[in-house]
Amino acid sequence: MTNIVTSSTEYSITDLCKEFGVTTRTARYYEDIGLLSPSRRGQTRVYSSADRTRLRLILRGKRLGLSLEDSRQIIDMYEPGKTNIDQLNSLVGAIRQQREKLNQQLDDIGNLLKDLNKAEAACIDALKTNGDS
Amino acid sequence: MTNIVTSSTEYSITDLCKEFGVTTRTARYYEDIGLLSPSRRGQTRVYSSADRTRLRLILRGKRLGLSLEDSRQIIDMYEPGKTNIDQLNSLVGAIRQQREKLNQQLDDIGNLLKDLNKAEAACIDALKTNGDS
DNA sequence: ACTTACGTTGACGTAAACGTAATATACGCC
DNA sequence: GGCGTATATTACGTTTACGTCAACGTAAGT
Repeated sequence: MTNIVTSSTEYSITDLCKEFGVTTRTARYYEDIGLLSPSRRGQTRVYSSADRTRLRLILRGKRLGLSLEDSRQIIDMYEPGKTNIDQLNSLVGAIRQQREKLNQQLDDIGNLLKDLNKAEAACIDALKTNGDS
Repeated sequence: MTNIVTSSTEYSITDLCKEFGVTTRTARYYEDIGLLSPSRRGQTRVYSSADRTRLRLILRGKRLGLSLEDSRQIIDMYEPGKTNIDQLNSLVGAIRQQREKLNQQLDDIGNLLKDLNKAEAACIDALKTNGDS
């Protein structure tokens, strides 16, 4: 359970994982590949609210079908940090690419929703027709 | 090259794959798992416009991050075929689930786009500031 | 007949993203 | 002070979605 002593902006691995519906293995794996880097109290991982945000962004990326590497890049976009001008320029390019992909997704989703509407209507129609037999 | 004799609604495997930017291995794999089932002229695969549509739908699903199994189910929704009432009802349920997922994706995309806009603005700002040095 | 291009079927390999033990350590509690 | 629960590390296993040969057939052009 959530520790009483520690600040409320700290999370144990199980609490954090439960909140987002992932296993601890997942959180540790993300740490292995450098997507998360919680601090430690002794051996034990301590997640900050920043870590929590990163995990939230990663999972949002997953819902959109992004790979973990894609998510890493996008998250890195939020923290330009020690970037020189070249890096910033390529970053702007990457951002625009991502935006194009997302617009494609918007289009795809629109079409898929249309298809689903049609399919549902056909189903309901079939149900009505067969319901009289 | 496209055969002159055969109807224009038939495609060779390479033509079809080139059109969608996938390898022939991919098309054969989709056939292995039953996602495509082109007819044959002798040994050679002959793809109809229906096959082409299925491939298009599969790839659209991929862009949305769906697994091939997800796509299979969605495509099956379009052809209720020999469905009994129970199947139709569960189908309507599945359709509504998919719709919820898509709405979640729409939300995610909106937020991600917002984030990207912010990130881009920050970049451009940094570029301006550093440009004067 | 020779080459070139496209097609076929295996069959093994691979990268990503975890799952699943096995084992060990530490903490809180009755 | 034993017991349960959480946490850690290590390491092999698994699934998905193909990649990548290898070995061969076939049809067209020269």
